[in-house]
Formats: sequence, structure tokens, C-alpha cells
Amino acid sequence: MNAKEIAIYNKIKQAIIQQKLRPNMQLVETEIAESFGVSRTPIRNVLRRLSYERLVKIIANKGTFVTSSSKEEAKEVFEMRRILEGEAVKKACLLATEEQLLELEQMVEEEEKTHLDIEYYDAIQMSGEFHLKIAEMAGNSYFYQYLEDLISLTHVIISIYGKNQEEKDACLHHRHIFHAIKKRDEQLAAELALEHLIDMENNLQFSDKNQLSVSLTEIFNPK
Amino acid sequence: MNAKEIAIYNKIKQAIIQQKLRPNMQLVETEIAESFGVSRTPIRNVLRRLSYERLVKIIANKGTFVTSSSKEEAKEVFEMRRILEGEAVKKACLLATEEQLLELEQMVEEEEKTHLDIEYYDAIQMSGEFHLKIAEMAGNSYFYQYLEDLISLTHVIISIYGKNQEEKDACLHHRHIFHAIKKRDEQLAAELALEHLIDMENNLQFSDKNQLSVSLTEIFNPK
DNA sequence: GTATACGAGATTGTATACAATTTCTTATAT
DNA sequence: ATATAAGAAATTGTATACAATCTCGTATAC
Repeated sequence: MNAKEIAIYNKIKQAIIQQKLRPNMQLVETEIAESFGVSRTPIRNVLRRLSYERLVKIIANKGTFVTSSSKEEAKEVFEMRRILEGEAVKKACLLATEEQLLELEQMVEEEEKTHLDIEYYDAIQMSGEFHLKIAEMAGNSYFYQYLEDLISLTHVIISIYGKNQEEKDACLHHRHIFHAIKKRDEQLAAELALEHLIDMENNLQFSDKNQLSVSLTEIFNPK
Repeated sequence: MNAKEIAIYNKIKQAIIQQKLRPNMQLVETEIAESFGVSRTPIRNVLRRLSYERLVKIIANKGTFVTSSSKEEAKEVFEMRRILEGEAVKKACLLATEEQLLELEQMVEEEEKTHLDIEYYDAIQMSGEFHLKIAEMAGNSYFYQYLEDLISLTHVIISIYGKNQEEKDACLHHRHIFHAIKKRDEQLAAELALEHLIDMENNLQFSDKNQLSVSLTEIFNPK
């Protein structure tokens, strides 16, 4: 993707994460193209990329729709995050440079400072960036590539199933994880990272009312 | 991607894996389009997808080139495979149905039977399918998605750095892994899977002569 | 009144024309 | 003879016209 497409990609992605584009909403190519002042071609490229990341679902000859992760898909996302972030944080303990540790600490401090002031959706975005920074420190580009997608999806999942009280402990957890990495305590860091993710998952409410139905058939004629 | 594009995608992917399209080779859109009897549009879609999987590299306004993984990139691929396949095989032990075990056994037997007869590149493809079957059995679609890409890249890596003696023990390893899964011995299965991957990596030769140069400039005017 | 069939509207899918960019060649000035 | 610049060729990037497909409403047959 070139710079122009990346800009469009980031805006659409952020709109999905910030729930301006809600799950199941249709993304009509011509409408998006018009709003960005370009033709359908680059829009189609961006939507394809987003579909590969599972943030949208393209149905042939029908349209592109914002992802509405099921309970099962959400579980898959969290399981894979535990696997990858557990390993990533261990590698980060081994490889972190002093400069990276400083950057990570600054991210935690930034998070704590703005903790209550800022918009809710900015808060979870900052939280995501902390996790991504650790992925970056792990010294294997696949951690970053995979976790970038999984974390984006987590944001969508929280927007569907969250109880809007997620980040109450997140900053504290992040600080603890940071300290473990700084002490280069692999075992502790991994444990804390897993606990943190399990906490996030436990804060989801998979009740029926949070399930966004794909069609009215599901509401009126459930099997 | 629709059926037509998937067909084109598979053919190009297989050509790369089977080294009919060698690393660093340029893939010109119009040429591929002509050979498939379609316009550039679907070809561009397929190439973008392949670039996301790192099988090709798209350089803006210049062209698309078959990936030529560096030594460092190869190490990343194997590290991520160890992480994912170690977990996948453990979950496969827990979740495998009798039917799946039968299918897996049949794959091993098929591999052993045709072990020496068939084409070299068909052999490593069969080997890859064994690993993918376990990913499928792990009950989390991300194992399959990620490992599909990593295994494809492994084929390219072996084609660059391999000593052409990889699959001598592969069948045996596969049978041992199968037995561990059948006995539902998580620990053993994971150990064998890791050993198998380490073995594969140790069979690579990262000598300079295997390094495919990106350009003639690198041959004649190395910095 | 109901069911089927036809057709209009909306949306995506494909081909193609043209624009932008890069690379290589060639011509020209020194 | 060499260096620089102009331009030609090759390739990708973008916009657009048209085709294919799906959805839904309406009309018509029974």
C-alpha cells in the first residue's frame, strides 16, 4: 500500500475501533470513495486488506460489512493473544534496550496521567499501544504483525461485549508488567501478562443482549 | 477473493513454493494477466494478498518480486513456527476427534508410501500439509491462518538455503508426533514438534553462496 | 388472495484507458 | 571522452465505463 492508501486504511480502521463504524454496518465503496475524494479503486484495496485482518467481512456481489465477532471468535482472539503476548513479553525481558525500557515507561506514565481525563476510546487505544510496544521489543516482526491485528479486533470485541469498565485496572497491570520487564524477570512478566489478558476477557459480558444480530431472521426465528 | 481469484492465487503461490518462480524474479502484471486470460485487476488483487503473506514484495511504481528471505527473516519464521506449532500440537492432543486422528494417520502413511518416488517439491508440500492438519485440529482458526503463511515461507526458505536432504527424517518425525497426539501426550507431542522444527532449521545452510543477490550491483559493486 | 415471474435499482466485479513514476538510452555540451 | 540532461520505454497507479449479480418491488397469472 502506498502512502495515500495507508492514510485511508488508518482512518477506516480507527473509525471501526472507535465504533464510529459499528459492527454489521455496510461500507459502500462509492460512498467511502466520495468522502475521501478518490475513485473506488484504492478503497477496494483498503477494504480487502481490512478483510484479511478480519475487521470487515466482504460478501461477494453483496457488500462489505464491519465485523461483528461472535463469542467463539472473541475467545479465539484472546487465546491467540495469550500465546503470542506470553512469548513476546518473555523475549522482551531478554532483549529490551535501556532506550526501549524508557519509552515503555513513558507510555505507562502517559497512560496514568491521562487515565481519567480523556475520551474512553482514546484510553483503550493507548492501552493497545502498550501491548504493541512489547510486541515490537520482542525482536520478531511476526509478533507485531499478528498482535496489531488481534489488538484491533479486541477493540471491536470490547465495543460489542465490554462492560465499559475495562481500563480501571489496566494502567496498574501495565505498570506491573513494565517493572517485571525492567527487572528482566521473564517468569513474572509472562504471568502478569497472562493475568492481565484473562482479566480483560473476564470483563466481557457475553449476554444475549450484547449479541448484535446479523439479520432479523436471527431475532424472530432463532433456531 | 472470489473463486476465480483464489484459483489464480493458488497457482502463483504453488509456482513460488515449487520454485518455478524463483526468489527475486519480477512478476509483471500484464504478463501474468495475459497468461491467465484476464485483465490486470484480479492479478493485482492476488499480488497484494501474496505480499501481505510476504511471499512477494511489491515496490511502488517499480514492480512485484518473489520474496528472497534473508537469514534473519528465516530465523523469525522458524521461531514463530515453534511458538505456534508447540501450542497447536498440545491443543490438538486435547481436542482431536477419532476421525481427525484417522485422517492424520492416513496423511503420514501417504507420506511414507510415496516418500521416495515422487517429485522433491511434492514431498515437501506433503510435509507442509501434515503440519497444517495439526493446526486445523487445534481448534483456533488463527493457528491455521498464521501457519499456512509461515509454512509457505518455509518452503521458499528451504529452496534458498536447503541442502536438499530435508525430508530424510521428516516422515519418521511425523509418525512419532502422530503417535504422541494419538496417546494424547501433550508434553511429548510438543517436545517432538519442537525437535522436528529445530532439525529442519539445522538442515539449512546459511552460506554466502546460497544468498541470492537482489541485483547485479550487489554482485559487482558490493559495499 | 397467493405465488410466480419479470424488471428496476443498487452494489460489486472486470476491463480498459490514461496518468504517474521509474529506468534506461541517447543526444548534446563541455 | 565524460557528464549531464532530455526523452523514450516499461511498469505500476488511478479513474471510469461497463458487466454481472443480488435484492426488492410490482405486475400478472391462477
